[in-house]
Amino acid sequence: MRVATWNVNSIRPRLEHLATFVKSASPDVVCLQETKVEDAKFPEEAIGELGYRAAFFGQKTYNGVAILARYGLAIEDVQRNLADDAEDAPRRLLACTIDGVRIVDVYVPNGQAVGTQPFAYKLEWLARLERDLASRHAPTDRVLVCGDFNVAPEAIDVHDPKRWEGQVLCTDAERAAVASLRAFGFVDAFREKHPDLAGAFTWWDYRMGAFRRNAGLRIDHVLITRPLADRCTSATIDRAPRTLERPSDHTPVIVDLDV
DNA sequence: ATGGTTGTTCCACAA
Repeated sequence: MRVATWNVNSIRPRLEHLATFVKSASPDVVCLQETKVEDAKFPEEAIGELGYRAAFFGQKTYNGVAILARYGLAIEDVQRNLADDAEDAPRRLLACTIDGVRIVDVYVPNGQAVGTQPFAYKLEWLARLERDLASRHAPTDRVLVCGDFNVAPEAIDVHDPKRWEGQVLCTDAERAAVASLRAFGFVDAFREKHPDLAGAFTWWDYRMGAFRRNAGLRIDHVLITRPLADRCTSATIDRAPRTLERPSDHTPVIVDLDV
């Protein structure tokens, strides 16, 4: 099973890029973040024409997540947001079971700047995510958590670690929250396959020619439990979508699981 | 130290 994750920065202006991507990468499952569309306006038909059915959980203007599954794969046991989220909480999590694998699609709060309310919310959200996962699953289950974590786990995941030191996306507190998820029983699929690979990023700011200079960060991740890590044959970053006209500022991460 | 860009919505704000 091939699973991809991609923060599309609005799904509606990105449908053409999504079509190009799925034709090229041929994923079985695609987890999308920042769809920025309410469910009534989700482009289900366009996605159907690409050969996928979709579960989606979105809102107007901000946030929103969706999971696409190739026709023939059933989407089962859909969960929307965290168990302790209020009804009107930002829509940032969608989970389902596909082919016996629990797929959890997350759009972690950005956090804005260290010391702000949004930053505290980000840390609290990550702690609640871990509690939610731990309450539902054991590390021995087949669980995949992917999405835009808005955290660069280590210095090697940052183009200029000195400049980013202590900045949001790179603080010790954010890194500790992600490390805590790993300690529970998740493996960073990309880093496990490429332990020393530097310059492998998933997001580049739109400004200052950041992509051209490869001035990026690796903040989009696929975390998998050990039973899946033992069956993971490949984990890659596909830079092609970021090279297209009017791209998302993120590019997809792709993993292959022998399940 | 500042500014640069994009998407959505409404004339700002989040990223």
